Amino acid sequence: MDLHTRLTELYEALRRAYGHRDWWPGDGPFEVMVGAVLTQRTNWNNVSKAIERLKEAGALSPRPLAAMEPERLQELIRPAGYYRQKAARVRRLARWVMERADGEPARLEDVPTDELREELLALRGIGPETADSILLYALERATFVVDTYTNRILVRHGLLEPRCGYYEMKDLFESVLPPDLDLYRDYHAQLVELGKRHCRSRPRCKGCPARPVLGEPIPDDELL
DNA sequence: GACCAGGCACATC
DNA sequence: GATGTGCATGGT
Repeated sequence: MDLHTRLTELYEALRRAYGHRDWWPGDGPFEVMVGAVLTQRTNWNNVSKAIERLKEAGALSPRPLAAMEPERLQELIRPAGYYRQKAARVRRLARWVMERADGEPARLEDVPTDELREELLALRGIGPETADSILLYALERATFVVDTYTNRILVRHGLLEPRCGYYEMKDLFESVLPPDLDLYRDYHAQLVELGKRHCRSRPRCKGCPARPVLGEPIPDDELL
C-alpha cells in the first residue's frame, strides 16, 4: 500500500474514532501564540492556568507583555513550568509581534509563510514545532506540525525509521497530503489524541524522538 | 515518590 | 551530527 493511502486511511480511522477535534483552545491569534510557547514540554492543564493568570492581569496582549518586568511575567506564568525560560520566550515573541505587526497579528496576512517561519525560528526559544504551531493554529497557514507523538506513531506503524528528524516527518505529511488548513490542524490533533491514549496505556514507549523506541504497530482496534 | 507532559538551547564528544 | 542535560510545575 502506498504512503498516500496509508496516511489517508490512518486519518480516516482516527477521525472515525475521535471525531473532528476542535483542538486549540484560544481566544485570538496572540493567545494561541503565547500558548504555543507555554505548552512546550508541558501539559495543557498547567498551560491553561498560566493563561488564565495572564488574562486576569490584563496582560495577554503584545504591548503589556513586551513591556512587563521579567520577574512579574515569571510569577504570572509560573504554573506552566520552566517559567524563567518561558517568560523570556514569551516576551521575545510579544516584542516581535509589536515590531513586525504593530502588535496586531492580522497585519502579517500578506507575509509569505516561509518568511514568517524564518523570523519565528530566529527568536531564541522558538523551535520548529513551536514555529509551525504558531503558523498553523494562530496565523492560519497550512504547514504541518509534527511532534513526539507523531514520531512514535509513525515508527510503530513502520512508516518511518526511528531516528528521523523533524523535517523528515513534516515532509512526509506535506508531500502526501493536500495543503488544507483544516486537514492539517485536525490531523495533528488526532495524532496527539492517539499518542496520549496509547502512550499512557504503555508507559514504556517514552522518550521519542531523542530516545526513539521501537514497538509494535498500534493495532487498529486501539483507534476505535 | 516516580513518572510524565502538545520543546528548546547549549555543551560535549 | 548525534547524544546528553538543564529547565520546573502539577497531575496520575
